[in-house]
Amino acid sequence: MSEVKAPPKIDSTLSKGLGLLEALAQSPTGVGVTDLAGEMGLTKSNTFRLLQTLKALGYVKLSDDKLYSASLKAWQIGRQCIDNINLRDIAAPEMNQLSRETGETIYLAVQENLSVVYIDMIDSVKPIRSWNRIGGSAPLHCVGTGKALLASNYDVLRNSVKHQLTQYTDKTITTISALDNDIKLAQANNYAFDQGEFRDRILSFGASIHLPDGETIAALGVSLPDINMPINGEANLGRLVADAAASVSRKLSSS
Amino acid sequence: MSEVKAPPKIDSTLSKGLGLLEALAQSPTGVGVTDLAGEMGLTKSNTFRLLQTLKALGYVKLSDDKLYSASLKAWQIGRQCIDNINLRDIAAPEMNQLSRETGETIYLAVQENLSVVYIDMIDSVKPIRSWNRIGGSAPLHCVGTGKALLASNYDVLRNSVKHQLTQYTDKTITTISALDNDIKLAQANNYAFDQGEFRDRILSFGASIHLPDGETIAALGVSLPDINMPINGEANLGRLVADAAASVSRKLSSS
DNA sequence: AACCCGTGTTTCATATGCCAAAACATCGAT
DNA sequence: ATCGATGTTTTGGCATATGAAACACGGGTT
Repeated sequence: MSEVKAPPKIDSTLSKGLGLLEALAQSPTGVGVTDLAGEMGLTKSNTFRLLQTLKALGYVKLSDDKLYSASLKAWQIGRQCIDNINLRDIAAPEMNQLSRETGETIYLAVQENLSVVYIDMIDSVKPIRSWNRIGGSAPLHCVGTGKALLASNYDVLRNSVKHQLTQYTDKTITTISALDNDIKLAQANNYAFDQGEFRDRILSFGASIHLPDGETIAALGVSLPDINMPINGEANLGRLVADAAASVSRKLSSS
Repeated sequence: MSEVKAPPKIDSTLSKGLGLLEALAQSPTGVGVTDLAGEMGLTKSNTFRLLQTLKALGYVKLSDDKLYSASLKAWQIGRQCIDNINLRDIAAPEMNQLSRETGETIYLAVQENLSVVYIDMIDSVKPIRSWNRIGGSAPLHCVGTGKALLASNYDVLRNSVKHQLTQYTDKTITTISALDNDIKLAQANNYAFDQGEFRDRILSFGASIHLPDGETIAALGVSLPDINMPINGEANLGRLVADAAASVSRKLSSS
């Protein structure tokens, strides 16, 4: 025996059943018992029984023409998983790293209607206090995290924000054409930049966090007073935020 | 033997395993073996073994502190089901327009057995939060989207819902004759109206989306607290929803 | 430190409940 | 009609999932 560790015993029924479910999920049209059995390398009767079970449990439905296909139940369950993943825990290491690298205020934000809501933050280690708090919010179109979220889904969101470009400072972007350019830049850079467009002399960066399929669910951000901004620091800070966000996204893929 | 039909045999292993997965998906924090076993009414060892296989298959992960939680694999599988219908993308513009026009919560729902499942939504911009989430569900007979789906195929569905008219509020329709009238009205109007029949003081409208051949595949809906309802606003809101749904249907014809 | 609960994990004999093969039923196409 | 290919049902045998109980471990408590 060369095995250092015993291979974990696996319940074959459960394994096969889930395998079927995966296969069915990939077949939009539905598939018959025989095909499925062949594809999975199982017996017809075995496959049939498993399908009966899945049907009884509501995971699979049987169309009139005897084709089995996945129901929405699998999707509903999966959906609950992402509602429940604690993004804050997952993103915490990256946020801490960003804090160490920059010493500035770090934000974790999600979209809520046409605003960002801060669901976590790490205060700046520097003497300047920030006024945003966890649970606070800011408009999408004039902070780094918000613009990162916009950039990730601009096709859909553009129309919604179009008439909501409220002005907060003299730097605030208030025309849709200017926003178009800014978002295009953000998309190219993989990070968004706000040069005091929401609070005077407060700059911020943002980059989006997304699920394996590309759906964006949150954004990481760094915020700092302009006097703390190193010369030519934009690209540098932007890259740090983008890398951190990418790292979180990667972690989501492999959980 | 009084049984008319043999009850379908179901594989207990698969059933238990999926049950565990559902339970885990609902637990944001993760849960230990003993708790889970108790909650499910299973033995500790049985639960443990099932968790081992779920872990080996990648559906479940074990945190450092011995808590089991669902991974994103369930979500990825479920997502594929929805991929096949990119209804959400197609309906997104109409949903956004409805959101802008009404400011209330917008739903995109499909039928699953005798329920609606919300496959997409846009939150109300007003301060009232809704409790429904994407992936959530509601009974067909007492929400706007559900009644719209009923109305589109009432001949077939009437018998199914006939004995399932569960009461949720004092407004809930619980007799088939009352439902008949309500559905008839919905068919005439091209939209359905729910006046707090599922949640107290929550009104909703619904209109169905159908393929070129007439088959109904989904419904659009608007939901709002009664205090937000303008006087004589019913016809107006109803028409907005009906128009939006018709617009989506038209788009489906030309793709 | 010694002790105890309360965990998660492992073991093991047993019979449960899954399995494959083969028979049966139900279609359509030839 | 016949055939062939499909979905469904049955059945005996045996693998395998099962529950009870033992084991390991750790964090509190005294």
